[in-house]
Amino acid sequence: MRERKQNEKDNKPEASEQIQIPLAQLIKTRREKVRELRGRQVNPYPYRFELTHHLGEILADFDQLEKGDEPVRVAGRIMLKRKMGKVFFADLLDATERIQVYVRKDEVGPGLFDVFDILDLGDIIGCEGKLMVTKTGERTIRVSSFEVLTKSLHPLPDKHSGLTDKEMRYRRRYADLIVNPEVRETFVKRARIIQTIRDFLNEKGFLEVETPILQPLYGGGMAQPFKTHHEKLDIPMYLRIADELYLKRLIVGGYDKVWEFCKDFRNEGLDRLHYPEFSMIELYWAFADYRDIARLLEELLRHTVFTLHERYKVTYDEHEIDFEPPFKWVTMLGSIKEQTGVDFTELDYRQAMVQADKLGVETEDLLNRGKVIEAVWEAKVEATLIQPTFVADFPVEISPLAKKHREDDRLTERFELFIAGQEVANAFSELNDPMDQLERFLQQGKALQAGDKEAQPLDDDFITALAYGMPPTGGLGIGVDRVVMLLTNQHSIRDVIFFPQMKEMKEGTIPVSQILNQILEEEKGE
RNA sequence: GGGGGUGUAGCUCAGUGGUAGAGCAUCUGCCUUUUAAGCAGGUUGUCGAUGGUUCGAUCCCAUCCACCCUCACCA
Repeated sequence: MRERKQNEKDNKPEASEQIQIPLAQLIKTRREKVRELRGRQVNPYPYRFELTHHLGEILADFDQLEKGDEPVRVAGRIMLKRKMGKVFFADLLDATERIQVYVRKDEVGPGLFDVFDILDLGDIIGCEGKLMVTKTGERTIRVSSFEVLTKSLHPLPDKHSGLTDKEMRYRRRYADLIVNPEVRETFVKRARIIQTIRDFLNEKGFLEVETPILQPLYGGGMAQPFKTHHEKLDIPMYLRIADELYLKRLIVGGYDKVWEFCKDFRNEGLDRLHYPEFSMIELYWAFADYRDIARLLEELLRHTVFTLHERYKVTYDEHEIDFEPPFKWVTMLGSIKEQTGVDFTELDYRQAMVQADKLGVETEDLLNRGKVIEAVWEAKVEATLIQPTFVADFPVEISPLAKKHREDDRLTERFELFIAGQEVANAFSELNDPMDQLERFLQQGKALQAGDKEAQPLDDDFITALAYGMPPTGGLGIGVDRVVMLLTNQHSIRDVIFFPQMKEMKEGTIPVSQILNQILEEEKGE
């Protein structure tokens, strides 16, 4: 596979078959230690270890535990190691915290002491010992005995500067997590946010459900889908772009409050706010309208922010975002008028195009009045919305699943919530008139034919469901990744997703498995 | 897709038209309360890939690859 040029002038003629990079040497040295441990009857990969505390619990309750004089049993990864003759100091890192351990030859015995000497940064050990405080005041576990729990073969990033290369941090998130505590913290917060929302909705009587990810027909949003194929059924299938149409079927079925935590997929561009696989929370609430949904969403966010930060203000970028309800409520047309002085309310398609043009908005490919208004709004208003703001009453053409506005049938009862210039949620009074819904689908069909790749196909079964009768319903979709970004002060969606998709590694990188395989071959040859 | 940037040791980074350097890590010593421990000594590189220019390229040029930022479309 890898070709290697034979150079006649190479003064290391024997070396051509060998991987000569220093990483291979480092790994070989570590592998030798595995063999040495085994020689000393120490299993480098044992099965379990009984612990009494997380390191975080020890630090939180140190004084009490120190007085108690009971030994603690902890496990963690060696992050730092300092030898001082017949004594070691090492830093141990577990899922919660980092703490210093102190190993004395006269306490663990010469045999174990030598084992500790062999250990590398990155190795995982279990320790038993009592607590102490050093001269300089550092809280420390004085180790009476320890066990090797896992020998690490690959060296850790630099003990001080850590791992900063973004590419490596994404490709090897595990290494990022080991050395960057703030990354661990971000993902803990992500989990807490989702848990808080789940508890909140459960408390409010919403039923958590699961609907198909793999669908014969996509719908519920404006986006291009991922397309795949089911071999046995021999039919095309799509990864869902939204859950909407299935959740509404459940409302038809008689549930009155349902929600789903969903991964959705959209085959579109990637940037700091968009990622092809993203998380949403969708909920549907029968007998409610979009105003009710707005109040629910305010409460949900207020509660989530407070649970996480114990206050309602969150720092994001240079902004202080205030999540104390009520959030500002503006209409799309009203906010455009406020920002540009132009009132689009009574303008038809052609007039709107003219005005958009005057405002310097790119109007190519804008196929209808609604798209023009949306484009103007995005260009002129969106970025200005820093504090939580509901933007309401979207044009009907761009809202094919939302009910027409009770006071203006060119609009729909729909809002999106904007925070820090980013959309974080989208909600409607759901369209439940099957005739109207059918007409909207037909219009979307025309748009599809006219080249709008995001227009939605007709879903006959969904129309059928509506024909059975769906009660008046309010629906909501929350962009989970964006909420997490806002509440953790992260600026790229990749920083709140554990394993962002990457293309194949750059050329010239030797796979670790190849190095290990070479060692394996060598060991077999012995 | 357009524009800008980056790619050198396991990690963090310097650097040069004459085949490369620091700190950390690693290896060998010394050291029983250290703090990125210290001290002494040693090892370590397809300078992202492929072509071109050149007596000679890691450096200049071209193409490609990966990643980041940004603009356009979508959450």
